[in-house]
Amino acid sequence: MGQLIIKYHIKYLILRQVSINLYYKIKFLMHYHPENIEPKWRQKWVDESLYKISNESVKPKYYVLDMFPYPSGAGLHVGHPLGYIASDIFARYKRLKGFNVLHPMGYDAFGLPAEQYAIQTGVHPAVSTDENIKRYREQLDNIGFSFDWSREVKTSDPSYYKWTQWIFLQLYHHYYDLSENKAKPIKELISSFEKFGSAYIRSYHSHDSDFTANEWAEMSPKQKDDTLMNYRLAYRKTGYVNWCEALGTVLANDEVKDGLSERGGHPVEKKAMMQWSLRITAYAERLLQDLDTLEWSDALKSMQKNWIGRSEGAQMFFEIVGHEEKLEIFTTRPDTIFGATYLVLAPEHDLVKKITTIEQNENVEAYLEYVSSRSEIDRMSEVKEVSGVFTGAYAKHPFTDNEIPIWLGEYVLKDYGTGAIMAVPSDDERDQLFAKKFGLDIIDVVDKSEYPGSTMHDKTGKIINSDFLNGMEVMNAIQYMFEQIEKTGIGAKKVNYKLRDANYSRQRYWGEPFPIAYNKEGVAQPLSVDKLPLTLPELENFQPASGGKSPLARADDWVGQIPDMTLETDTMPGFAGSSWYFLRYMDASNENEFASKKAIDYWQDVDLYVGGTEHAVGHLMYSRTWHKFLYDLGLVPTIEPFKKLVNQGMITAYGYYAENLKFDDGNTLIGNIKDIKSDHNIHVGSPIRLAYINEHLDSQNRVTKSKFSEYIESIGKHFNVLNDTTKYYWAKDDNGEDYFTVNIIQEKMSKSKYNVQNPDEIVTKYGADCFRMYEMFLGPIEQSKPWDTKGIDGVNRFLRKYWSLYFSEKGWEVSDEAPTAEENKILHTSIRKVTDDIERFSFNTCISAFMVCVNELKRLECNKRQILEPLTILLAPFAPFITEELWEMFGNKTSVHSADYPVFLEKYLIQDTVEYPVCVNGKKRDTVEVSAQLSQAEIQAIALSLDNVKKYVEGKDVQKVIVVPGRMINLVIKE
RNA sequence: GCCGAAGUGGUGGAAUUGGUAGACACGCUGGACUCAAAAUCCAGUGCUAGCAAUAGUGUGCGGGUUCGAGUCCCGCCUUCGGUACCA
Repeated sequence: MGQLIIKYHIKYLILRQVSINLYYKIKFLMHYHPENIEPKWRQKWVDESLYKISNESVKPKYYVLDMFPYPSGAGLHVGHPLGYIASDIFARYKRLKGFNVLHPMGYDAFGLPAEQYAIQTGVHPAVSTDENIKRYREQLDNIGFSFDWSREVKTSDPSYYKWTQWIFLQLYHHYYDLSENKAKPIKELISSFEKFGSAYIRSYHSHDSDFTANEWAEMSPKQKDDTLMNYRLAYRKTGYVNWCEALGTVLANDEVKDGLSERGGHPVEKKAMMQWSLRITAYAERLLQDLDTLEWSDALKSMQKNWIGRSEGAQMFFEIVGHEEKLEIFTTRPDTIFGATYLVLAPEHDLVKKITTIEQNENVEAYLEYVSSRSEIDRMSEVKEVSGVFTGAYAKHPFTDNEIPIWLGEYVLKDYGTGAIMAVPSDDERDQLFAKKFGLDIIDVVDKSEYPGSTMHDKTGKIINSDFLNGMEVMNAIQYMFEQIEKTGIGAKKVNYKLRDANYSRQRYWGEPFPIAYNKEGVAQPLSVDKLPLTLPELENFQPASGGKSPLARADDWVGQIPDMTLETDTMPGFAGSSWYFLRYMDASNENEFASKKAIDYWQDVDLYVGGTEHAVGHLMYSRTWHKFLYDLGLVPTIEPFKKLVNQGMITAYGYYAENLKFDDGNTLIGNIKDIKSDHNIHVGSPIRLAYINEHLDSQNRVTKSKFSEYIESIGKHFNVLNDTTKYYWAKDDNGEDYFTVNIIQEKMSKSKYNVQNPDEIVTKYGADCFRMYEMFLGPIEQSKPWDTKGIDGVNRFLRKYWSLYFSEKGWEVSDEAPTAEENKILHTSIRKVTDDIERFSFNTCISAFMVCVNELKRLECNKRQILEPLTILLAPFAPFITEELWEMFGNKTSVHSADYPVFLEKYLIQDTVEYPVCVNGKKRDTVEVSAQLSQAEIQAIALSLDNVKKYVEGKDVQKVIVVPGRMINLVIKE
C-alpha cells in the first residue's frame, strides 16, 4: 500500500516537473533572449557564407565602403562602429532591394604606433598588429556586420603591398603632360629629349633651365637621372621637410597639426633632406574641378578646396641691379604694382646668397641662423611678430624704373608661389607691418573712400598714384595689368595652388619598402616587377639608425641584396596603402594584377563611402590623385573613386572634473584620479578627472561626501580622503551635508582618459541588435555626440515588444487572417517612412518609425503574418539577428537577408477623412475632422461654424480664409 | 582673422517643399500587478497662471518678409570643426 502511494507520488512529481519545464520553456520563448539567438546566427552565416558575394551577377552593382581602421592596441570603442553600423544598414538595405552589394572590410595595418610599441617592448610590429587585428575582428563580428571577409585586405601583407610598390613604380615611370592633361610614360619624354631637348615639352615639372638635344646627349647618367626627377610623378629631391625628432621621421603636411605631429603631439621642424615626393600638384586643377561631380557635403568640399587653394595672379620678373638673374615674384594684385616699394624673399630662396652684398652679409647670415633655429610651433605662435633683414640688393621697378630694396622675411614662404613677393605696404596688412617695423616707404594706391567698411582684403576701390592705372576700379585694373604684363613681356598670368607635393619618404621600419636601389653613382634603379614584392627584413631592434635614417639601414644584408647596389632604406608613408585599397577589394586575391580589368569594370567605383572628417584632406586627396593617375593609364574607368561620401560624427565621452581638488603636495597638474597613488592625499584646488563618477552625482552634478567615499572605494582606491571639513573647500547642502560640484565636459574617448566604452560590454548585456539600433537612435549620423547609455533601455524595450507581437501565453502564435485596413495602413506608413529615411541617411528617425509601428500593432494586438512578415524584412537591416530568428520561426528556409524588400502600396494610405487644425490669425484654436471629398467652400463653412472658432470670429470681419488641402485652415480676421 | 556646421523641454532628439513646434525615446510624477522587488502595463509631463475648461507665452538674441516663420531675408551672440603669414 505504502509502495503504491510512493509510486503515485513519484508519478505526480514527474508530471509536475514536466509541466513546470514546459511552462518555463514557453515563458522563456515568449521573451526575447538575444544571448540565445545571436551566437547561433553568427555561426550559421559563416557556415553558409551568406555575405560572400560574386563579381559576376545579373543584378546591378552597389559598392558600400567604410574607411578601414588602423588596428590599434586599444581595440574598438563604441565610437568606431557608428559609421560601420550605418553603412551596414545601407548595404543590407540595398541587398534586399536587389543589388549585388560589395561591402568589404580590411586593415590599414602599417603605421607608427606598432613601431613605437616595438621600440618599447621588442615585440615585432607584425606580431602586435596581427594580435590587434584578431581583437578587432572579434569585436566587429560581435556586432553582426555583413562584411564579405573573403575579400579582407591588410596593407602590411606582402601580397597587398606588392601592388602598392607596383603603383609607385608606375608613378615613377610617368610624367604629367600638360597638352594632353594626363600622365604619360617617361619613355616618351626621354625620346623627345633625345630629339629636341627640353623644347616642345609642356609638362608639369620642377626644372628651371632648358637644354638642347645635344646637351641631353652629353649628360652623365647621374645628370640625366637628376633631370628626369624633375618630371617624374614620383621623384626624389632635396627639400625642406617636416622633421619630427621625437618620432624620428618626416611627416606630410596633413600629418602636422599646429606645428605638432598629429600622432603624439611632438614638435616639428623644417629640415632639408633628400626625400621621395609625389607630384600631386600636377593634379591640382583636376582635383578641384572634379569636386563638382561628387555627392559630398559642402563642408567637405570646401575643406578640399581650401587645401588646394587655387588663386589666379601674375608672375612677374624684376631686374636685380648689378645682376643678370631676374627675380620672379607672384602676385594676385598686379593693380597695386605702383605701390610696390620693396621686394621680400623667403629666407630659403635660392638667390639669397648671390645677391646679398658684402656689407649686409653678416646681418643676413645671422638672420638665416635665427630662422633655422625656429621650430614650426615657434613660427606659428608668433605669427604677428615681424622679422626680416635687408640684403643690400636693389631691384628695378618695371614701370617707374625706381630702385627698390630687396629684403628677406619669414612671412614669405619658400614653397608658395615663387618664394618671393612684391610688397605693397599700403594694401596688404603683412607688408604694412613689415614696412612700419623697418621704416620702408608706403605709397597709397587704392582709394577705398567709396567703399566704407571694406578691408584691405577686399578687391574694391579706385586706383590712385599709379600713372596709367589712375581712376580705374580695382577689378578692372587687375585685368588691365594682366594684359600689360604679357604685352611688355615682364611676366605672365599664372594660377597658383596652396597644395604642395606630398612627402613620400618615412625613416621608419613598419611601412612599404621602396622598390628602388641605387648604383654606385647614386642613380635610382627601379626594381623590375618580377622582383616584387620587396619584403621587409626581419629585425630585432627597431630603434632608428643614426643620422636620421630608418632602422632598415642597419639591415646590411637586406640593403645589399642586389650586387653593386644599395636599396633605399626609407619606407612609404601611411597613406600609401590606403590610397588604393578600395580597388583591391574588387579582386582581393589576384596574384597577377592589382585587380583584374573585368572586376574593376564591373564594380567601377565606390557608390557610398562612410568615414570620419579627420581624413578630409589627407587620405581623400591622395586617393583621388592615385585614382586619377590610374585613370590616365587606362586602368580604372572612372575619374573619381568615391561618388557619395558620408561623414559620421565622432562619439565623444563625458569628462567629469572636480574643479577644485588637488594633491596635498600642492601639485596643481591636471590629473586623473585613477592614476593617483593611494598614499597620496588630495585637496581642493585644481581640476582632477574623475572617471566613472556619474553614478554618484545628483541632479545638479554635485557629489556629497558620503557618495564621494563610495566612489573612491568603487575605483579601488584608499585615500584618507578629505575628512577634515575645516581644511578643505566643501560646500554644505540643504541637509547640511558636504558636497562639491563636478564639471562635466565632452571629450574624445581615449585609453588615457579612462572613458573608453567597449562595444562588447554593451553587446553582452543587451545584444548586438540593441547596440546597433541604439547607436543609430542617438541622433543624426553626421553629428558628434557624447556616449551615454541613458536611453538604451528604450531600444531594448522596443525589441522585446516587437518580439512579443509573435507570442501569446501558449507560445508562438501568428495568424493567417487577412489584415484590417488599419493594420495595413500602419505597415505601409512604416514602409514609406523607413525607406525614405534610409535613402537620406536619417537612421535615427527610422528607429522611431519602427517604435511607432510596433506600439500601434501592439495596441491592436496584431499578430498577422501578412503584417509581421514584411515588417520583419523591413527591420532586418537594423536588427539582423532577431529578424533572422523570427523569420526562421515563420517557417522560411532561406535567410531574411536575402528576402525581397517589401513594396509600398499607396492604396493603404488613402483616407476618407482629414483632420484639419483651424487657426485664427495663425493661432490654433480647434481641430476638425472632415470628409476628404469636401470642397474648399464646404470646409470653410464647417470651420466657421465651430464653437471655438466662433468665439474669436463673432462680430469681426473675416478678411480671408486659407485652406491648404490636407494641411490646415487659417482664418484671417481684422481686430 | 577667414571658411564651414550648428544653437529647439530636465536630457538625446523630431518637424523632408514656409502650414498643428516638441514625434520617438530617456528621465520624472502618480496608479495597477506583487508579501516585496524587478519586469510589465496604464495615465500625466515645455514654461507661467488656474480646481478646471482655458488663457498667455515659447525654437540663441534684435529686426524684417508672410494669412502663417524652428524653417526665408538682414544684423548680432555663442558653441563646435577646418585653416592659418598662401602674396
